[in-house]
Amino acid sequence: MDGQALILRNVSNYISITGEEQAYFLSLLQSRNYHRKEYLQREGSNCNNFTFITTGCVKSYLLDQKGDEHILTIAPADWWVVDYMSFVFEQPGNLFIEAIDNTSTLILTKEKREELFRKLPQFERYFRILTERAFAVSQQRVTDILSLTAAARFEKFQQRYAHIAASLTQQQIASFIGVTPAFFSRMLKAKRK
Amino acid sequence: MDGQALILRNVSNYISITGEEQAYFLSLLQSRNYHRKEYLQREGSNCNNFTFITTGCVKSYLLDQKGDEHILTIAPADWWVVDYMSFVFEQPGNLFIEAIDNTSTLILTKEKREELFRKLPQFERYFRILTERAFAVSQQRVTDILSLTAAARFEKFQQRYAHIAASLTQQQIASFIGVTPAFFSRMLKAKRK
DNA sequence: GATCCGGGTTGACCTAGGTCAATCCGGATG
DNA sequence: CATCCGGATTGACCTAGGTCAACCCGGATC
Repeated sequence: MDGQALILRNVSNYISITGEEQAYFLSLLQSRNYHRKEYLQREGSNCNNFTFITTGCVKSYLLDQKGDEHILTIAPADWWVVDYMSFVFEQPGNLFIEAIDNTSTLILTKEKREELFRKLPQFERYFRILTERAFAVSQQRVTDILSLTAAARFEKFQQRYAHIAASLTQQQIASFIGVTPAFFSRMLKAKRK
Repeated sequence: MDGQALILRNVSNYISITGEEQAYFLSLLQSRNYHRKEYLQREGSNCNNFTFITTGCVKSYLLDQKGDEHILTIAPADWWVVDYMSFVFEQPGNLFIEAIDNTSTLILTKEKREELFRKLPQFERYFRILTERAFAVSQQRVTDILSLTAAARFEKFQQRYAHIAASLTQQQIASFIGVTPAFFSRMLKAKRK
């Protein structure tokens, strides 16, 4: 399935639009490819687009004072990535977004998105539903971090991200669940036993 | 300002609707009052409504295995509360929502909200924007928990929630930033010095 | 086949923050 | 005025997870 077909299928999970509308929607998107380790976005710059992953995989993360990486999201194919904080409040972001595989994307800029909302208000619905789901998951993540041990968080991670877990390094998983690679390694060892 | 005026003003921050539409919107809401410590929602039940706080204040939290409370959100007047995870995925929630002051609310059930979307699709936009903002803040909270010390999180909390901080107990603030009351007390002491 | 490099592992040690129980304090309640 | 109750504080001790540096290993690269 090509990128355009993928994104149209994604949209059709939530709203139904005619062939003409589909064509119009696609015309607003801009495709772009990145190779492994290339940045889609850097800390300090304003994020002014929604990026849909058609193939590959991307991570968003921030670097703390010590230079340690903390992964916020992992976006595989059929997923959107954005630095919401930067996008929504139109301020410089503190996230990096980086390809962890060679990846191809479709980009919807803020302006094009507004245009889309004007021409096809159903897309308000599409993004509303999308965001409500993402928000729910994010809330869950907050409560998980607040109330679970690292081991329990890892359990959940394995269940929820079974499909992509295999393609991630231990360092990345460790960062996502919020522990150091060293500790994560020990955790695994303890579990194996 | 009464509750209806408050919610209409809130809506008008994001979309503009006619007087007639306002009346219709209001007709879908159901008002209800709670006294301090009363539950709006309990763990295990399905959350099937959005609740707008018109006066007072509410917290949502979960209890972990040990029975310790972890506050997820604090919603003052002019704010919505929902257990998104339960609402969006239509599953039993694991949050309690409890009034921390006497509070009055306007309730929009899931069905009424769907009806609202059918009759006045602009409300898709209203909820989209609302959720995008809330999501951005939630993402920020995740990165804060992952990358900052308790003291730094408290700093941020003070800035962001200056207006309500005064009306919260230390226990509540401690739980919100993710530390125990005992540790929080020591933290304050260290700062005062 | 040597070198390099990016993981992953491991040991020895450290620290932020938790635990538990006692005590204190102020303001309702009776 | 005495009692109670829900915070807040404090001391003594504990532990999950961090730190730092050394080492290992497999698979590119030359």
